[in-house]
Amino acid sequence: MNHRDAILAAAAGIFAQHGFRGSTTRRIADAAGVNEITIFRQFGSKEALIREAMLHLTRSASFAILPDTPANPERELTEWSESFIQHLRLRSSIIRKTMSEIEERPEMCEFAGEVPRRASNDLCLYLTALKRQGMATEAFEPKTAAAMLMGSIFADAMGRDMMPDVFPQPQTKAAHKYTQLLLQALGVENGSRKATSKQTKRSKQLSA
Amino acid sequence: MNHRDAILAAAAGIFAQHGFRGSTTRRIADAAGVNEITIFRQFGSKEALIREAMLHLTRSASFAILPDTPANPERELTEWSESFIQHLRLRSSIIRKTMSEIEERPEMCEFAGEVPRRASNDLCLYLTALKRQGMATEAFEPKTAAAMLMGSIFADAMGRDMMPDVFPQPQTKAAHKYTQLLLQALGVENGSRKATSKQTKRSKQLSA
DNA sequence: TGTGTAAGTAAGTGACTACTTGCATTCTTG
DNA sequence: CAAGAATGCAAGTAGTCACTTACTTACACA
Repeated sequence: MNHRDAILAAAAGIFAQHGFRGSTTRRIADAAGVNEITIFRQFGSKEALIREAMLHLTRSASFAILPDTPANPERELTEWSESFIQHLRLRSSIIRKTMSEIEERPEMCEFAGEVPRRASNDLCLYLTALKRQGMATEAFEPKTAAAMLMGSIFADAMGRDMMPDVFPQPQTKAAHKYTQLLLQALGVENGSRKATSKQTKRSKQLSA
Repeated sequence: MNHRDAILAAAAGIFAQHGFRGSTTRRIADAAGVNEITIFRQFGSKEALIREAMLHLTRSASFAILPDTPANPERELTEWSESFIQHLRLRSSIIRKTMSEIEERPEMCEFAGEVPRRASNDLCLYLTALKRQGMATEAFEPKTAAAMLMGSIFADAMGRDMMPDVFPQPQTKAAHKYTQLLLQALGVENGSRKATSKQTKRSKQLSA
């Protein structure tokens, strides 16, 4: 592994654990198995290193894509939700640390916000298409619905470690449950779900 | 204002701005208009002071109570959601900082989590009552529904400053919109909302 | 073989950190 | 007024922090 990449990876890990102030150049250098000086020669300053590490991370972020034209909303949205919640869970520490830096280092949050912004945009477009195609029998604002699904997923990914009893069990089905409940709000039916049969819905939800 | 209280208030404010590591006793003392030494004589250590300040804050937390037996779900839930989102918004900085301390100071998060835990419990009980009374025509898990509403509100309160374009406008109606959409998912009707008339719902939502 | 580049070692700088000590001052209260 | 408590001031301690300087080593490549 390249020295530069080792330092970037170590910086990301230390930052996720200790935040900006707690990420001493000493700690990062030790974690990267590199002399502290090398950091300053490669990146100039601690601030530049952390910025670079964050940039490197956001560029490598990606999750499931939603089709332009919805075909099977429950399956497509569930897939997206699950990849999104997994993405957030894997990065929950670093996201928490980054969010707590808004007051002191707003520029760092600025481009870190690109990922959820793009996710929100994708989801909004999908929900709008859903509406336009008449697949939703209820009235709704796409932005509100998108914010709800993303918010539920975000809160779950951030908070479940701290308060597991507050979130639906099991963890692995949570994203699916949020998605189902949202589709229920929009009045969206699909092949595996008969709207007129509440019994079907109930038994499916409980067995899931 | 008592010196002790001034220090506690200053500590909370500085912590909200700078986090634990950034909350130097110097800064807190200056903000409180007090000599740095006084802090150590009153609280013993920085750690004890911050703990005391957080405890003081969580004890003073309170928001709207939900009735044991639902009468007007939309009004009651909206009121609760609005008081909850306001509570979170006023404390968004300190919540972000506290959440980012989970790895390094888990005991601090432990009792800070009491507030949302209680909120979740209240909301779950209310939704269960709603279900038991046959006021919801759709099947749902109270815990999932509660997590969704709280999650939406939480994400809005934490993230709107950073990415205003992701959340429904205007800010003042967001909690109401999340509540409405959730009730739509549960199939809950009330006096001011006719389920069979989508036009009524839409016009109400847009004018609200 | 010589040169340039990345890396390491050792030592140190100045600023900041939590926290202490000793003594003088002010405030409270009996 | 007197006693005791709370507070302030000045100075200092031991440690950590980001970052620098000066010098050495290892290696790639012409």
